[in-house]
Amino acid sequence: MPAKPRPAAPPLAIAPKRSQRGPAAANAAAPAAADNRRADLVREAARLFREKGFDGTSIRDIADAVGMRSGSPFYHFANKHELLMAVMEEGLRLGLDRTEQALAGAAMPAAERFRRLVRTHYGILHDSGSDFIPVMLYDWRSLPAQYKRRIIELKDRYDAIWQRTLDELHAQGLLRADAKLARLMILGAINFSATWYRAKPRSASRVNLDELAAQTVALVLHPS
Amino acid sequence: MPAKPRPAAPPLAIAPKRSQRGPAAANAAAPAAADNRRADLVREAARLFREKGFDGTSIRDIADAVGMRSGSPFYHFANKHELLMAVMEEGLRLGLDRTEQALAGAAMPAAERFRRLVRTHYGILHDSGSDFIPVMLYDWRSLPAQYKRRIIELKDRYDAIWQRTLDELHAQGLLRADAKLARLMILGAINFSATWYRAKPRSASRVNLDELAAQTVALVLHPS
DNA sequence: CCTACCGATCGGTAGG
DNA sequence: CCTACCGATCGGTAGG
Repeated sequence: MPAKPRPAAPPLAIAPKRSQRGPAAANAAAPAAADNRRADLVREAARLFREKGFDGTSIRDIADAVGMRSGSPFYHFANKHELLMAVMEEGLRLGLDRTEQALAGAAMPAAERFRRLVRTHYGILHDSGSDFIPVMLYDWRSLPAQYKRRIIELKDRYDAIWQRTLDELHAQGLLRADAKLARLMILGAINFSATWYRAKPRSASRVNLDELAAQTVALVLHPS
Repeated sequence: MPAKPRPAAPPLAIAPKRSQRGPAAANAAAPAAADNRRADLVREAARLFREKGFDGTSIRDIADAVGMRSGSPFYHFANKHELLMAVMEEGLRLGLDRTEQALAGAAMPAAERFRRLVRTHYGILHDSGSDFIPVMLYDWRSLPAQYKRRIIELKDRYDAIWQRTLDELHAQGLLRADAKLARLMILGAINFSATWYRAKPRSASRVNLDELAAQTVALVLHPS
């Protein structure tokens, strides 16, 4: 899914709907208040979208969750789909940040970078408050095509980080499958844990994310 | 997700809504006509649910697709959720049949059984007309709890077939992860192809299902 | 399986 | 960000 960037895309946040007295104007002087309300909407939307799906969640549900009236979210977002995009965008930005941090510092063997990528991705899916990426995985088809382009740009950056490490592992003989397909399969294996993994352990034998990551590495990495 | 079987569940089909002159009565004499209409609904529902999601598809969409009026699907199904369950049930029954056939015949090494399980599962997801299981994967959360039990019974049977083979591979040292987690991860890797694999190749380099299955086996099976 | 319909809910808007 | 609202659509039903 190649990205076709639109001209002059805002660098960070989604452009808020321009009203007569939108939060955009207030941002310059007091960014905290308005941005917090917007962030509240994105966070609660993510939680509800993950739980009930994009089409199964109404704007009223989201407004209720943040203590607004039903029409008020449209002061921050032009429509429901832009709120969905904001959720996905937030997830990818947080994910990219966490992943870059996990790999920062001294150079390390590709196998160790891989271990960190796997562990970080599990965290992105399952740490508390991490509903953004699961929403992207579940509700991708609900995002209109013009919004997809923007998200794909970020997703391509994330995939590229993984691909570099997998290419190396393949060259070293530690990965016995085509490196591009390996990326799709390994990320698929991890992503699918969104459907079965529960952070709150219901039994003592429940595996934690460290163990889960170690098992994933053991599954696909062939000893040299 | 352990199954807690309800007593006296019907052996095969979902019980149709009992109306004054329901298709259930007609079935005894002329099963073909009524069953075909029901099967039409299930097939078109699967196609639309996969494309637009359960909540994104209206009963009117489905009725249109089979040439009925908007109220008529409720002659065959008590409500929209029972139609969703029928889609998932159909998928698991077809999947179980295909899988049992793929393993039938003379005994074979566990690695060969594994190869066939992987290849068959890709077919279940991507062969033409195979929309049932992807709907189960995507829209599981839309299924009410009381309907889930029924589907979980079938899903447990499918998982058990996989688990037997993976346990053997693990005992032989061909699988270097906990066998139960390996099942979740491997099926996850394959299932996730529902989000990126397209059967119609758009480029000559597009991999086919045989190659995809071979790459999956190569990724996780360690040479003895 | 169709006709005709219902109450509920939805995304979204005008005006302040 | 609230009030008050709109047209559209939804799942589902009564009666034949």
